[in-house]
Amino acid sequence: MAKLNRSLIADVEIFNGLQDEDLDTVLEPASALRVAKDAAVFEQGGAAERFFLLLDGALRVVQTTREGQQVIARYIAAGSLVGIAPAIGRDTYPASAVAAVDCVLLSWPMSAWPDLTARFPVFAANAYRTVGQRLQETQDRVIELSLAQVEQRVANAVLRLVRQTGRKTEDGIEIDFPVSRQDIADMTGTTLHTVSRLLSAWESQGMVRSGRKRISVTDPHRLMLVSQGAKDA
Amino acid sequence: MAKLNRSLIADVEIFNGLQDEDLDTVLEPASALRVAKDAAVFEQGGAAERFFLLLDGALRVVQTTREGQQVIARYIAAGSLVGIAPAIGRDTYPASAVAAVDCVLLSWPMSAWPDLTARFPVFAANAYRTVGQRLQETQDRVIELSLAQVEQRVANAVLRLVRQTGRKTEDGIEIDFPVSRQDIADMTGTTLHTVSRLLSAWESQGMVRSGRKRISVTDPHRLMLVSQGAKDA
DNA sequence: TTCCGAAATTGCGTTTGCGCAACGTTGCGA
DNA sequence: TCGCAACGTTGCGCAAACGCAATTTCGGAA
Repeated sequence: MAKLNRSLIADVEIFNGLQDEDLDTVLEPASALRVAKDAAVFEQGGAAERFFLLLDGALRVVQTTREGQQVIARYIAAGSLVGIAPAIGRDTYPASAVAAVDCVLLSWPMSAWPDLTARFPVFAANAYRTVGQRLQETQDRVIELSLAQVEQRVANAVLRLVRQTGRKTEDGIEIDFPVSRQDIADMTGTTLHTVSRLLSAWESQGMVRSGRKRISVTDPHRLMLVSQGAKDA
Repeated sequence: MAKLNRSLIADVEIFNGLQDEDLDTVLEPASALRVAKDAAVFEQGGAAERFFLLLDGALRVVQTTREGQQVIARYIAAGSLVGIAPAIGRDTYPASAVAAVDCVLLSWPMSAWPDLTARFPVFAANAYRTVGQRLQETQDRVIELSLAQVEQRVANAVLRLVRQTGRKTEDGIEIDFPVSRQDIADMTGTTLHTVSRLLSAWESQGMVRSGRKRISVTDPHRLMLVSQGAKDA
């Protein structure tokens, strides 16, 4: 678990400030795992027995209601901690995490948490900052859902995905994993129909190009205007 | 700062598990303050120089956008920590906190945070659990905003307030601080008009009684059905 | 006690976005 | 290569909720 991973995680932000020997200590109780596309890393309501660091790939964090309706809480990009229930005093996972593409993760048993946070304040601070950022983002989403129209919300969601995982292609900047209309709808509290209509409209105006589970933004600036409520662009 | 407050905070949940002498240590750097109704405890964007414990009263936590639209993030009831930016690695307050009624608080300088959390793991754990709960609640609100209709959301908001601060009166259970239609609208992402219409309708059905900045619930069970999307009740 | 302003009510027209349904498309596995 | 299932598109009607405006009610300050 030691040398092999040190390079893998050398530039993972959460380990900034740790010495090499400390890194080894942190990694000692960890194990690596691969998760295939569409497989779950953990399930909502399940006992929180491990926490994770996403090394490569992207995760979709999904919450499902009793009635089976679902909402995408967020996407997790490589380099982030996931499933850190103990940081917030929980012993079950509040959501499910599903691999959006094939993923590589590190995982630790929860039992390692008290020790890690106690011995590495930098690690603890990083973890709590992550929680804080998620609270902030979630709060921002509440504001958006409360005040913005569907068109602005969808534009924003697309822009966020592009910012997080955008990859340059000949069509513009493409979201680097498969995203369906339904996925975007689940992120913005609307229906796949409305998302489809919006994407079609934007495509005809030359702001995006999209296909089956694929979205590229060709004119980010104009889409940004839309996300800010410009009547036209 | 010692004996006087010990009784005040004897049953504050966040201090559970602390010995008396530890309590004194915790309280040593603290100071008490009173905040009059409608005055701010701290302001969004301001430097986070102190954190607070609400001993008595109720706070409204408000976020305001650049365009001046506002959303009520949450109400804080007595016994909760507020303004704990450092717990999540921030140095400015992400929102403003306004006294909904006259309030009594304890406040600590931020500089006390590292010491307190290091010396009193129970305190730290409580603080992080608070953050976790808020993340959870905020997440739940995203789900609600994404999936539920306005009527259900408003019913839910009223029920939440009643649950948090309900006080028995002859009219049923009353929310224990002034809440305007606009406040409810800011909590649910709708307009004061719609809230007014809903409250009127519910009142004519005998589920609530309400007046100027005052709401009582007379039939919580039926209102609960509404909040769960029952067509009628 | 009176008066003023904030809060609340309510009617009406309009818009947004949903729901349904029918139809087209694409890519993968047999 | 074919067939099918998942994904996407689009037209149409409708309901929910907004926005505006006119009016009323209430409570506190002068």
